Amino acid sequence: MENNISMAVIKRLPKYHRYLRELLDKDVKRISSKELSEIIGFTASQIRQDLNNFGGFGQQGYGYNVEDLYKEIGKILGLTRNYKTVIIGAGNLGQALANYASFNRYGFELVGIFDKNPKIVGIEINGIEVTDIDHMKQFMSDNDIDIAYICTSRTGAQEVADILVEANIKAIWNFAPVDLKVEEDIRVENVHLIDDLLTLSYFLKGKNE
Amino acid sequence: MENNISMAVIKRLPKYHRYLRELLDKDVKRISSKELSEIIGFTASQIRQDLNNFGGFGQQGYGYNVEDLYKEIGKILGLTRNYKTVIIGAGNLGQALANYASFNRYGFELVGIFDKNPKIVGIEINGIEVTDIDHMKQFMSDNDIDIAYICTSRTGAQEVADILVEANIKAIWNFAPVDLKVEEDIRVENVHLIDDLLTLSYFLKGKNE
DNA sequence: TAGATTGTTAATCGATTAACAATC
DNA sequence: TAGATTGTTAATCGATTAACAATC
Repeated sequence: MENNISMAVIKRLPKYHRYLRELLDKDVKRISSKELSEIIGFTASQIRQDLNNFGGFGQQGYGYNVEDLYKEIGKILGLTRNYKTVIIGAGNLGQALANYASFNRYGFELVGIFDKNPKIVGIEINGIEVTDIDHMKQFMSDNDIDIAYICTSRTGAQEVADILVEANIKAIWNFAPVDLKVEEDIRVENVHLIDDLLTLSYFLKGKNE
Repeated sequence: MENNISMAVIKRLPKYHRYLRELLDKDVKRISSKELSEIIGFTASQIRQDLNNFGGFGQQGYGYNVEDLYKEIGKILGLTRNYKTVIIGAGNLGQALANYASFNRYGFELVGIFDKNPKIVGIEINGIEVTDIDHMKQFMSDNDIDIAYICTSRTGAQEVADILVEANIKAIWNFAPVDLKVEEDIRVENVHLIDDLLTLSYFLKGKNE
């Protein structure tokens, strides 16, 4: 079970999790794939297919128990434990991410922030002191870090990634507008903000300039 | 031409644009789909299919002229004109986006920032004064705004979206962890940061807890 | 039991890859 | 001209949707 799940399915899981959380908050006890379909926007068929990749969580004639399903999807997503994270690059975006409290709520615990700018090194963000990037590798070796958020400039990102790989990072969340070259077993999620804007302008370009 | 292009293709266009820019900066004059394939990671066949949705930009026996292709893709993406943007919610993330200089370089011009917090209203971010959100609707009517970046909390996002829709916004870039309900002809791009983290934890969950 | 809804197989749809004739 | 590489059609692959028997 849970081998060779397609990326399309995996990318839908957080959305299921979010909508089930909302149902739970509204005290909804049970939901059918048809009802869920209407609020989440996937077809009922797709919902049943998706869930059955991981097990038979429903019951014929009844549907799904909201609380059980919420917990199951939480487990599938790995929300049963904490993940240690660091931020590299404490510019505007790095600082914003450092202050995001909700990541903590999901078990993503920020334990380090690094920057190379002497004006930023030493300041405290959300209770964590910004450390000089020269100490990053040592820090990564001393602590078992799961995820690194790369918030550096485009030009610095690959160099940072190389150091992280050497220090056995498990996953990278990359906000720099560049595709990082890393070993295959390291998961990388990219947030290419400018790409999103270009997608919007693609659709807007015709409209009354 | 350029009707019914699939979303899969559109989402690859910014990446073509980025890699062609890099080639241009390296003074590469021509490139074949095979060579481009090796650096960008799509198959040569896919590259030719993608480009041919918009026209025959290549030449048999030669390949593609890098500068021409870069310009063509820029046109397709709508980078031939400026877009007026506003930010709603001047918290950490809103402020970070306001300071992103590179958006400007692509023609996305920030002209307004709104917030409801009296402690934030009045301060200046990147040369723009934060305005009370009560004045947003009027501002939107007075100015022809293309894109609104929603950086509010989850709970405030839909209300903001409703006002934007009334004020004839054309596109929304939504950073709140919620799916907005808006008219069909308004383009929405979502950046659900927590979803990305959950995707990473999905893959990490097995690894040495 | 009858009705509802799942789990799962089969059919369809769409996207990617392969192949090759056209042509620079 | 010969070689290279596109543009485009056909084949394959994968994901979504439909259908329905199983079963609560």
